[in-house]
Amino acid sequence: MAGTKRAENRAAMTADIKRLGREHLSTHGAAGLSLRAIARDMGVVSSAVYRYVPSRDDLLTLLLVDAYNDLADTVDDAMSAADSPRRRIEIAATTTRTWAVADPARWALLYGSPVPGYAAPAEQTGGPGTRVVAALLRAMSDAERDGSVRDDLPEPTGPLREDLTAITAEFGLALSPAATQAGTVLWATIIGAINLEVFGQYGPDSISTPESLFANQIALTLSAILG
Amino acid sequence: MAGTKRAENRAAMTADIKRLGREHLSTHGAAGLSLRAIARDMGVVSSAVYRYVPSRDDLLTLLLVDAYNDLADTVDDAMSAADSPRRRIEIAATTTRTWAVADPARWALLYGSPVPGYAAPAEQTGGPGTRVVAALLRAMSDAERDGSVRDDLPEPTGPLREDLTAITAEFGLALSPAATQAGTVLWATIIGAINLEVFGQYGPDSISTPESLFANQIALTLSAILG
DNA sequence: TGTACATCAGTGAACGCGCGTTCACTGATGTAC
DNA sequence: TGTACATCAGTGAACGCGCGTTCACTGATGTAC
Repeated sequence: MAGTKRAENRAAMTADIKRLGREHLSTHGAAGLSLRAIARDMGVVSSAVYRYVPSRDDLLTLLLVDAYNDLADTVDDAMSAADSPRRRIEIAATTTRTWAVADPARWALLYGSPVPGYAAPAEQTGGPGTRVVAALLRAMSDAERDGSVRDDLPEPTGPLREDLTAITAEFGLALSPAATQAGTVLWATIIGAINLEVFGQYGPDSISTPESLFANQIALTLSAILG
Repeated sequence: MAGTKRAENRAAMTADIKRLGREHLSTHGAAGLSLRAIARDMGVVSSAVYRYVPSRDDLLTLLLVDAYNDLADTVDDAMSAADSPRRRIEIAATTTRTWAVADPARWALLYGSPVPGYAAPAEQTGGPGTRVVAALLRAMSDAERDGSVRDDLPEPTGPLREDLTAITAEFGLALSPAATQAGTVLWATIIGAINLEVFGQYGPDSISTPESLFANQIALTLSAILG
């Protein structure tokens, strides 16, 4: 079955479509992802692409899942080299930033404004989309186990406490609601700091060493969470 | 000059264009802002809009500046009612969130992914675009003056320290580099937490009381900054 | 190994849609005398 | 107050572009006997 010319060709074409899709994403953004443009770049008539991809939105979903997994793989890899929970959290943060800076449009696809008229199908997007935050919460769980989480964290109450408990349960983690909440602060700071940088909110030439600002920002937030 | 039928009509038309532009922004996003669609909604032929707006991108810029000012006005108003710097910071945060939740697409225009193919002209966008963060840094400056900023903040060093000093100078504020840096953390957390919420990253029905999560997130971050 | 048939890849034309922007024109509104 | 001229608003047609998607078709590749 595999190994035939057809199978080889099919694999090569599919790979080309994904590669060009990624490139178009980087240069024109998600809203500008166009099957016709991809066909043009492949030197093939536009309808030919439909042999490999059912529709434009399916390709977008494919690239979205791809990006989520690529980021998560990169982060997981980098984290595995660290020993302490604190170090793993720091590495998760900086690795995420590096990945985002390397390809802002791809980052925007994951954590920027939603693409108008496109709703990511939760069945395909759900798992990969939560891998990084799951890794972060796992590190928080480790930190809590070895006693390095501060004991004066603000306590969530009422329905929020239940929601946070449900989230940790969904991830299969042992983690107090307060620490889970602290994890979301960490996550929000990471996302916010990266977005400000890669979406150009700092203005041109304002911050010359953004990686050191980012490191300090994470350090400051961690000082409120780890003891 | 003013008061003539023409002037009245002109003002009404311009206002209609802006209003419909805002609506289209909310429903179709910035990339979907279309002069033809606006003309259609006004019951007028598409070319007629060009009597009032030079081009699509100019309208986008107009709406952008409008949104920045609207947000800043709202935040300034709310802040003025508070006495302590801490309280003013909290109010700046929650007011910003409320504004964003009320109109996610407009928020996305300000702090989401950049619109592909559109670069905001800095001359028009610069001032209004920094009003909220300026208000935040002003509150930090007040906090530092009255001694409520912690003295164990991480110190920025090297070129980063100079960059931060330049920023406070640009805003005409008296603020230490460490406190300025802390201000950026606050800002990043606010942006990140809001983006996670309004861009749908929490998933559906995951957080039932997002406003209390947000308040706790800000409280946690503030605990690292104010003593 | 050769042939007959089935499958698949890619073509080219078409449908129907949307967009920004320009331009010559008609008719209404304003202004100067 | 009335008239002659200038200004402006809105029309309708057009240019040139891009998009997603469908469909009948040709020619190449694979498979079963």
